[in-house]
Amino acid sequence: MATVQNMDKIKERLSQMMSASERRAQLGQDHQSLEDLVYQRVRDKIIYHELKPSERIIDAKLAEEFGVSRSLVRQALTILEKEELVVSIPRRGFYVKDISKKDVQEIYDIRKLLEVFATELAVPNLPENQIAQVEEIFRVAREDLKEGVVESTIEADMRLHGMITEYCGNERLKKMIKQYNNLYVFYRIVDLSQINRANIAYVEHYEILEAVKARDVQRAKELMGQHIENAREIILQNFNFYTFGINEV
Amino acid sequence: MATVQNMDKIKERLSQMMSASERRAQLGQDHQSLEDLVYQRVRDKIIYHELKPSERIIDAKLAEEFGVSRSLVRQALTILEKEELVVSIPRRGFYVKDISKKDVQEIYDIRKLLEVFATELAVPNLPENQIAQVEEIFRVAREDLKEGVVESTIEADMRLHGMITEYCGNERLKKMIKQYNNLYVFYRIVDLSQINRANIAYVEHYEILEAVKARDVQRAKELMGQHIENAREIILQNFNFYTFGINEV
DNA sequence: AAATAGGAAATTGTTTACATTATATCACAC
DNA sequence: GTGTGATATAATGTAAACAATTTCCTATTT
Repeated sequence: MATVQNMDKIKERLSQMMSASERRAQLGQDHQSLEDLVYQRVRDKIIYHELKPSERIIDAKLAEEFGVSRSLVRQALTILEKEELVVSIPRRGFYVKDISKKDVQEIYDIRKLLEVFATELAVPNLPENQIAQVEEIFRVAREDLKEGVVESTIEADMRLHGMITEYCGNERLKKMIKQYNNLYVFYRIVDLSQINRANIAYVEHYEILEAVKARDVQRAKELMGQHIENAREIILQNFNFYTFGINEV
Repeated sequence: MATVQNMDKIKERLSQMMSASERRAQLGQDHQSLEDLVYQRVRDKIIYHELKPSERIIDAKLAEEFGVSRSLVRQALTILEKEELVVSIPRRGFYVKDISKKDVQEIYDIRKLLEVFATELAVPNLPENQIAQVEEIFRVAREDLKEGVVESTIEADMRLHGMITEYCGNERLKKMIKQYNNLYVFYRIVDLSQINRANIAYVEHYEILEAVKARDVQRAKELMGQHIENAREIILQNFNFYTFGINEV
């Protein structure tokens, strides 16, 4: 069978490119093309700051590291440029995008706009069982938080936002929000790893969940908007501390 | 000089690719890279329906037509896929995206969201002289419209939206709105060429301009939102008539 | 006549090569 | 030492080549 042969080749590539565990995780889903894989790896290098803001990206280096040709890396970089994680200066190469306060402002303004709208669209349509599932995760998170464990709060966060995005019913909006998530990760220098923020974020999210459960669209929107503004403020407040003096504004 | 040499090569390419008048227009601005030019040409072929919705796009064909290599065409297609004008089915090629009523809904919902927000941001910051300029264009348009000439109404439309976009102050929002403009063109099967619609659109735009001039943010937002909803309705009403039976929903 | 198999042609995904441009190195003058 | 220019090296932009897969056409079978 053609597909089997194909799968073997992809596996072979994969083993060059990633660790065994990552590989198994990836192979679970229906076949990722090589382009997608390369895109993801380059993107992750950027959003997790393995490639640092304003650092030059040399396609040939990444190509060698991944064991693929430059074309694939360049294609990934082209997409990442569209996603605002990379800038390309003609004849001088690609660079990881800089971090500035103005960017945080812009991104979070848009995030607020998009996610509040998604909330409006999603709240009337969320299935009860989905809400119940997320509630359960919040229950676990509350217990964990008492003992200073923040991981499940992070999960609760992601699941709540994810559920709203998933059920907003507008495919383009969905894609945009998901794309912006990469930017949040990139900019989230400060995050829930601080237990204080985790506690506050837990409460904020829980309130949103309650409004969602009550199908109170207006309240859910307000809370979501407020929550995103708060998140932005935290990042901005700690910006100078966490940034590496690369870029001010 | 290095740049001069470079320029000559680009010119040479350009003459292969486009008519003399187009070429001069393009060269006015600071040098467009070949990638950009190819991207623009492929994009225009799609949004002006020279390549029809759901038609297959064969990269080699376009490459030959433009006198460039497949790499450049594929790069352009990759970007256009991100912009939702093209879909790529692995191993089976690129296709011009289909047109459906649901897409019109989605796109115009997002357009409304983005442009209303841009209005909110821009109205307090628009320079008086910019407003005056656009007013002047509206004056001309009104006269022309009396004689059944719609071109300047179209220009007035574009200038008003363009001014608001330009002064919204959020660079990312700006890019998003501009990108969506391509989609509007692609979907604008019905447009201002009908004199009735032109008259209505003129009034709608003029009201927005008045609110902008009065710096009445709230009213400007409402009018803008309403105007975009109206535009969507016109398209949807005429959808079945103008569509080629490719795709329903 | 319809269905199916098989092979040729077309097309895609990816790599490799090449020309041009930018960057770094080093020698030499001041 | 510092600055300047020439040369070598590295990196980019683009094209061309190649392998694998799909599509299309024809011939054969039922």
